[in-house]
Amino acid sequence: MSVENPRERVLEAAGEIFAEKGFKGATVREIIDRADVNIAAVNYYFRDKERLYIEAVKHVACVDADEHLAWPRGTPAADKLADFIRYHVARLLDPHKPAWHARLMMRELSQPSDACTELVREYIEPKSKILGGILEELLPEGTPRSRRALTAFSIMGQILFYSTHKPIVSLLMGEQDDPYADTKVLADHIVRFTLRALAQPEA
Amino acid sequence: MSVENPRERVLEAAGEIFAEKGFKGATVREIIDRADVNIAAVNYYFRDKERLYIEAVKHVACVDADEHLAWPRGTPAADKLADFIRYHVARLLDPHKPAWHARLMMRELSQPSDACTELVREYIEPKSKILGGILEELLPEGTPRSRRALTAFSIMGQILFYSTHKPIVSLLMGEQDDPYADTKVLADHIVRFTLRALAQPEA
DNA sequence: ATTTGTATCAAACAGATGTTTGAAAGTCAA
DNA sequence: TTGACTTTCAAACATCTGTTTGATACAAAT
Repeated sequence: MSVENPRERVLEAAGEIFAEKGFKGATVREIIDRADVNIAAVNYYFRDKERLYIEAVKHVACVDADEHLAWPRGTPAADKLADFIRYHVARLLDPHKPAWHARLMMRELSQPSDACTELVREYIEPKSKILGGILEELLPEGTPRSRRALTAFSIMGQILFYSTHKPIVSLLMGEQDDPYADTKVLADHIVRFTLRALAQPEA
Repeated sequence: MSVENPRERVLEAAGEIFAEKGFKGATVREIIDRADVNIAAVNYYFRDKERLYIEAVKHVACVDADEHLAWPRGTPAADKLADFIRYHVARLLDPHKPAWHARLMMRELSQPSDACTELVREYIEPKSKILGGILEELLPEGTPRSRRALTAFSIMGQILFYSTHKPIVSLLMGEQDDPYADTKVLADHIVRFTLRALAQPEA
């Protein structure tokens, strides 16, 4: 929160708080308080709370879109898939990384607002293309598009579950095997589970 | 909403609206309006909005806990798993069934309140036991508890994804392959994906 | 120096929202 | 009927919250 630009400070603070509490749950006073600006700034820079929300979502989508996964030619598809899964598990669950970027976007995707269209175009679609490309290599030729999509959702569903339902996971697994202590174990489980499911396309 | 008992009417209306909009997003006025009671009823019967929320969550957990899956002795574990998955997909996505029961509970489990403890005890734990039991049969003997738990989450993650991220799924798949048109296809995909993943425990 | 446009601020406003009140109506037993 | 108790109601209350205002400070250009 140490950016000088006040507009950006509000944007960052808004992202964090919207991610944590949702649109209704977040208050502009808490946001401007964290951004350390006057309350009139939200009207001055963004017109109103809703536009601020939209801009906040677009902002993280824009920032995140820059980080792109890429592999050298000839990398086995299975390795790419493993990387893809590990990358997103780390992104969502690594305690050292700020998870609110992904959280804000996931929130938006479960209750879409006007920000959704741009979010999909700038963030979801590119990621979707990456995963889709990997699956195209991995699945047998002639697998229909819809089947590929369902497979992609099976993968993302596993990954996102640990992010959105963290409390219940911790509760059910207990302290001694808390999976969030070592996200690599978690990612490896998802990788293995998925690769096994894809290993025998017609069982 | 045609119950005579006003207390129950409020409870039902509250459940629906809390499920749709969350705790903050729901207003007591909208709730009492749908329940067709005076606004003072929430104070009279539940003391305040928060207690009403807790009671609403407990209420659906209690109702849902009655429906239990059971199979005749000797049913193959794979069949049980398929039933389990199909049951929950239908429960969450079948347009003929009210999905707000499950939605309300999922919401609670991603942002737990005081209602969470009872919800886990009355609803999650039993379901967890059922799925855990199936996996115990299905996974090779000696598989550690933590591995079973991760596998269970891989299954639930797939199922819940379609519920929580319905908008983005529809958007990405397009109208012609909209998976919500036929939830059986969806359930079958998850069943096959999962059974293949479990078929070769060490690959 | 004057003007013009930008940025920041404290204060207030208007509406929504959770909650409470005190009375009225209804219920039921003695 | 009386009295005690429960339930329902319209109204008001207090607070929170999004938004606006008008003044002030600052900077750059004329």
